[in-house]
Amino acid sequence: MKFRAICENHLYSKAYAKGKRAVTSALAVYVLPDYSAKKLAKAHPEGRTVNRIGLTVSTKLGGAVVRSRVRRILREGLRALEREKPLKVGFLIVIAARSSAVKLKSTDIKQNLNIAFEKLGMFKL
RNA sequence: GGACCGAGUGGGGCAAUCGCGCCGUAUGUUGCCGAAAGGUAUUACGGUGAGGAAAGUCCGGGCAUCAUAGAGCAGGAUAACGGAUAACGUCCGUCCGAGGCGACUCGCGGGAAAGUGCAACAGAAAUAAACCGCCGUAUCCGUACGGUAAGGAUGGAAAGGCGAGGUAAGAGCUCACCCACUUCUAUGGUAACAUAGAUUUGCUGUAAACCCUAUCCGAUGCAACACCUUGACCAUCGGGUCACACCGAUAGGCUGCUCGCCAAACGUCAUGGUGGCAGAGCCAUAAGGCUUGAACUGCGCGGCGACACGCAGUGAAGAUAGAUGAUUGCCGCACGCAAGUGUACAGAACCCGGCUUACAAGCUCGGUCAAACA
RNA sequence: GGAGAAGUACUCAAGUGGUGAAGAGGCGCCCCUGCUAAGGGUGUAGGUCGGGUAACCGGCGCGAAGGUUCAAAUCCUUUCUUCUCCG
Repeated sequence: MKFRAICENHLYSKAYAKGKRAVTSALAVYVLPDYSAKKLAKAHPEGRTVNRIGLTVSTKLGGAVVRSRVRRILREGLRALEREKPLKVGFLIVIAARSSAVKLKSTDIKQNLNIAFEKLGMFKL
């Protein structure tokens, strides 16, 4: 499973301002329907619609080593969850790490994500 | 064995399952583009994938661009001597000074006898001297004038030290010895400098104050760079023309400044790189630059050494919101009776050479001191 | 990634070598008022350590550490934090 990343800063601010929100002890997840998903699907080689994902880890959490570890854990947890329960497609998903995420394992992150996406109703039926 | 000095090494390991970037090979009929050739998504296999500091950005280079980068001025940097190097503020060796019994360590270590400035407070006086004291002369016995740096007090710093001569009292004023210093000579050394001798002088400190001397430096940095986008405006004087055009000078711009260069553009004003209605519009926000380089490893050889030379071998990240990981088990190390807890500092972003700062445990080599204790 | 700027009481800050580090707001106390606000007066302490019954005295203190100087908030070096800018 490959992720398509959100590159533009304004999309992040849109997601914070307008998106649905779900917060757990380690995470905050923001979800917003992706209006340009159809365009991206044309650009995609297989014509699929995909979620665009952005990970946010602020400097408050630690140095570069700590932050990149948190980012990897987030990605790993999301990947594991996606394999079990596929998500709905065509959304912007921004995941922001909170300070307690530094000490956690990827399995804990997976549980956190599970709770958050359950709240938001993002799983396919 | 102890105490200490110096130089280096080191940066946890193994297995299973899942996963990521790049490169190569195959696949690519059934996905996509194409008339085709072919290209590509995908999938499989193989290879490879953070550091000693990747950090701070404090120096030095390579590389790239610039309205020519050339000259001069300004400005900046460095500062014992000799060498190493692409270069350096780095490194090596030596000298001098300071510290240590010693191994050894530390030093922004040129010039204050070119010039200028500053030295608060205190003190009579701060680069120049008379407050007290001492001595002489005058005296209305209060003091006034003159001489004097031996003594006093202040200060970070007070006019070389001690003795003798000398004098009204004193003073390098004179002499001997000592100290510092200038210049010269001899010897040793490439040189800084050292030693010895002669000679002048007796000089406050500060150059991380200005400055002087010597040497070096064009500016900007990979967001460099390859024409950023679009629209509008553009003055004055002289020559020239029917009027434009055109030419010259200025305003304005480029550079820290001048010479120099541009002048309907290299000038001026707005505009876009995301406040919302509306994630609209545009597509050079793509793709490159991007890793084979003063490279690393081993051996030989020259040199006290930094380092140089020769031979052989190796291919060792190149991403672009940013890969290099996750989970589990076992072992190692530290603390703890045990359960257990901890396992440093820290993440490439154009690339090298240094410096500085951060850093858990462990290991190796060379040397010094004392010979007390076992 | 690169280029710069700034750190001084609780806050805003002045001070570019010389006593004892200006000033304003804030804060405390007093006056005014039946009470409060506003207003007026007066003080605060620069923190910390040591000594002293106390008044007060001494040391180190201008983000941190080291150096130059007789003397450093100021000059030099290293370092930490915060902020700004970039085709």
